[in-house]
Amino acid sequence: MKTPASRCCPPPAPAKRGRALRGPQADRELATLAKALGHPARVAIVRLLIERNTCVCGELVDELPLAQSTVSQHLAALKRAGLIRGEIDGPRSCYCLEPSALARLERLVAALGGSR
Amino acid sequence: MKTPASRCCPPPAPAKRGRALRGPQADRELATLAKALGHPARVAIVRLLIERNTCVCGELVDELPLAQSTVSQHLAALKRAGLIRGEIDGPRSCYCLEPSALARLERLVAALGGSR
DNA sequence: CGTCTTCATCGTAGAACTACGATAAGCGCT
DNA sequence: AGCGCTTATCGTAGTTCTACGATGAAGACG
Repeated sequence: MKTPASRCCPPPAPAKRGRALRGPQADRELATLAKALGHPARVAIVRLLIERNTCVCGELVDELPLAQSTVSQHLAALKRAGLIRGEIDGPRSCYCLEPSALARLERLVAALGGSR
Repeated sequence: MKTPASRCCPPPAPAKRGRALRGPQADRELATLAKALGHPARVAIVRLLIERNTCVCGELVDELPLAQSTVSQHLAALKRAGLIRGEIDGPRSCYCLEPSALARLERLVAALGGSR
């Protein structure tokens, strides 16, 4: 149950640059990240990827009430937004969270509310 | 710069119930809130509403490169998601943030990343 | 009472999203 | 080589989003 990041795609955290938390650039970035989470299935996927990191698409399909191709599409959407990262590891693909992206989203949202 | 919530729509914070931070219910809630922020124009609107609370649609239209009807639609979308609140105050409508919703979103995102 | 301003709503067109089945590509196994 | 398993991609239908102009409702003002 530990599965401590396993040997899959646990890159050593690429280090986050101190990008701006306000301004049009930040607005677009926040919108992109928020849009990626703007679907229950994708939220569920992210949560599943967090719980057991090192996940395979197939296991995800078992959990979700969606066809395999649809899950693959949602994964591609999350990947496009930079929220997850995937490696094609032989026959099975391995997806895992991009923690820095989630942290970035958290910070952007906090900056929104915190500036009031 | 103080503009302490003014006399517009500053309801005394309806008090947030301690709703769940995980589970399908929370997933749907997070998706709804995130989707509402999933468009740059809406992020900009929220930011503008934060900066100067007690805002009118017209002022927003001046800031954004969008038609008045489009801005009104985005405002309606934000309202549907519970992120903002609007009062029809005579000829001009008054929109302002629903701080508890933003706080809720912040907490939901934090719960996602924090559980890793 | 008319007119103006301020927004919301309606109608519409084009783009994007969501979901599915079917199909292809890559690898392991016998 | 051939087969099976796993995932991505393609094609497609139905829905939703996004944006606009036009129209309508409600108070302010002369």
